[in-house]
Amino acid sequence: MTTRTSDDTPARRNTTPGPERSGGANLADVARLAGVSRATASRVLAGRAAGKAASHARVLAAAQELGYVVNGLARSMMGVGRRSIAFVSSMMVGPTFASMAGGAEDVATANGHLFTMCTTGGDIDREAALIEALTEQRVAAVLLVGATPPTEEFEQRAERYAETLGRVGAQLILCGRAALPHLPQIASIDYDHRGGVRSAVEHLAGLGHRRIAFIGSLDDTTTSSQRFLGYQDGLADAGIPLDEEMTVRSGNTSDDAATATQAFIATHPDATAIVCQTDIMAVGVCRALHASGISIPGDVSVVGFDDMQLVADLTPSLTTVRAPFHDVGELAGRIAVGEAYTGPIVLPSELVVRGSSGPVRA
Amino acid sequence: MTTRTSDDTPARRNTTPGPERSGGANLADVARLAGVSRATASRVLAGRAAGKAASHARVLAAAQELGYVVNGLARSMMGVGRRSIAFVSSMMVGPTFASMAGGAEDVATANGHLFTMCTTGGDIDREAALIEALTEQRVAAVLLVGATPPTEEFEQRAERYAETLGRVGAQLILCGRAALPHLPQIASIDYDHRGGVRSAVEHLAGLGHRRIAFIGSLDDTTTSSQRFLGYQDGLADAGIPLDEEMTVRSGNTSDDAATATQAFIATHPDATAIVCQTDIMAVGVCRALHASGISIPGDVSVVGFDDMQLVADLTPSLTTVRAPFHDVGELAGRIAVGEAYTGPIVLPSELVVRGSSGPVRA
DNA sequence: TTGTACGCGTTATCAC
DNA sequence: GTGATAACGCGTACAA
Repeated sequence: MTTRTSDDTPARRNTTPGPERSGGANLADVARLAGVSRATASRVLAGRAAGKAASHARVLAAAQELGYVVNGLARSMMGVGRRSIAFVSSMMVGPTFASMAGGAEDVATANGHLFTMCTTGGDIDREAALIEALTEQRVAAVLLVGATPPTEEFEQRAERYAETLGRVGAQLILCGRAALPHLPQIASIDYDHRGGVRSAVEHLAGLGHRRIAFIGSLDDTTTSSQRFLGYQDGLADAGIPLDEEMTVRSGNTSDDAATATQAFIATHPDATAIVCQTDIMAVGVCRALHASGISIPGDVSVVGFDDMQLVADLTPSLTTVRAPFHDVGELAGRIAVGEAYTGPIVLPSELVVRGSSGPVRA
Repeated sequence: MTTRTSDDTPARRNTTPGPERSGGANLADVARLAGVSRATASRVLAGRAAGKAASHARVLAAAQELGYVVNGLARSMMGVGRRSIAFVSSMMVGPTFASMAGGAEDVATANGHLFTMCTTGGDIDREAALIEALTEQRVAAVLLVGATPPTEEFEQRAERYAETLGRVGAQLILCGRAALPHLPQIASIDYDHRGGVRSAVEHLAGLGHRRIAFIGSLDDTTTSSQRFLGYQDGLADAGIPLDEEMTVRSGNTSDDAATATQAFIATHPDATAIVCQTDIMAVGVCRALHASGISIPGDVSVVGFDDMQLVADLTPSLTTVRAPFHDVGELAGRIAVGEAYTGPIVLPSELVVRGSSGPVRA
């Protein structure tokens, strides 16, 4: 490898300080073996050679024999390499992220870009370090996706990210995250959290429900606040006054939601419907209701959000809001590959009515 | 931005042929502004400078002012850049992949490597192109994860991948995939598919079951064949002869499994337990049984494989096999960052008994 | 059609 | 401590 001296093969050295300086054969080796200059070899290998001189075959054969792999790093330094687009989220779990990533990936690969996904585990320091690293690596665009903690702090953070990326000609794109009011230059492709929950509440009101609860994390993320606003919208549409007693705060896991529900229904037996911030939480809500002998939707209707694959298989199957995750990713991908960004986009959500919601009990 | 000429701002040009040749300020710019040589600037910026000369502050200030971002591509070409590890799977869905990726990522980031995930959508051509691209990008290691179609063809493919990667000093690591018999030099970290299903069958046999069915894709992937072998092992342990009639072939989705189950139970009402190749399929099996008025586990016990988060919330909660996905990823990550590979590793699986399995009906 | 010479941005080496 | 120079691997304007 690194040793150019003799035939000793020092196995693979365990200490990996960095990329090996020179992996195998390079362009000069190929040119030498083919008996041409590097320029000629370069032209042939890049398919930029016009006619078909005899030397072409020799170059190709030499490359084949030497196992030549073009150095993408060097190409990128020249400004002709493959660009890469990074999809950054806190966790890569659930069909939500998978769909968004899929949409973006389709566009990216179709345009010859390298599409990669990275996670931060919700750790802000890791997120910052990751974006710094991606910037150094000269990424073309970063798709920052998902809910993010406190708005004010995030806005500053996003501005730093965008600025850093901008220094190398890269772009920050918010994905499934509302545009930042003070930073319109940062692209945003989002879906309609608010309208989705709103239609869920309207659906329930249409079934005769009046005591409709909302369970959510109620933290400062745009996701949860937008969805909570949708709940308020829906109530307003139906002429139902907002009752603080009908809002339940819970963690994001199904276990948290189950615990919170248990306590809620014990003190509020008059609730006939529960709107959940996420499907995950809805699962916990259903579990708690079952455990308490409350029938769904006979006694209480339940509605979720996200339309995860498995919630259709719950008993009863879950009524939920389906968001156009794939489309969000696709649009974001388009911006990432160079399509002009003309302003924030918000895609509509759609209510999927299944078995967990029904007429209010008599 | 890109314009060095006048004040015209041609928006962002839609045609992105490659990375911008030079984003912003480079090391020479910083050195010039600080009034030192590139060498000095480099040393200061990399924290390799010994004392604290006055020039240090000037270099730092210049870098700050110019918004200097070190070019990781150039660093990599020198052999001192950050290495990256790629996690390649067909689809990034389900806790299976997420856990594996998480384990590997922990190790990778702890060692200062850049960890990225890429998907192929199950398309072999895309997979090949992806690995080619990663090789060109001088990745340090590729973690190839998940079930893969026909064994013979895959073996050749894996060999090509390993060879290509090897040319640039990179490594191919199979993750959640059995070692290839003829290619022991390709690292493999796997979990015990076979033993997991075996313990599931033993569990059922211990509950008195004798007519135990297996539903699986029964294709040529190692995953499905290993799990089917585990089924046979379990039967043998319990002294139950293998009955071809008790093996059901189905697609990988829950819908497929539901359809197959519907047909199966109609013709084989004597089955008292069903072992499923995956949790996803188990979900479909349970749905079909419910639809036919068959109680779980009263009439038929069901066991899955993977221990996905949501299956604990099914009614009844699913008895399943939990595989150490996180540990698999972690071990693979260790190899990727340079730990010596001493041979294939197979981590044990664990049966998680829940509500969907019970004593055989009288 | 082919070869020469240079540039890309960084780091290591070796003098001073 | 610092500076000039070579090296990394590649693309390309320019000359032949």
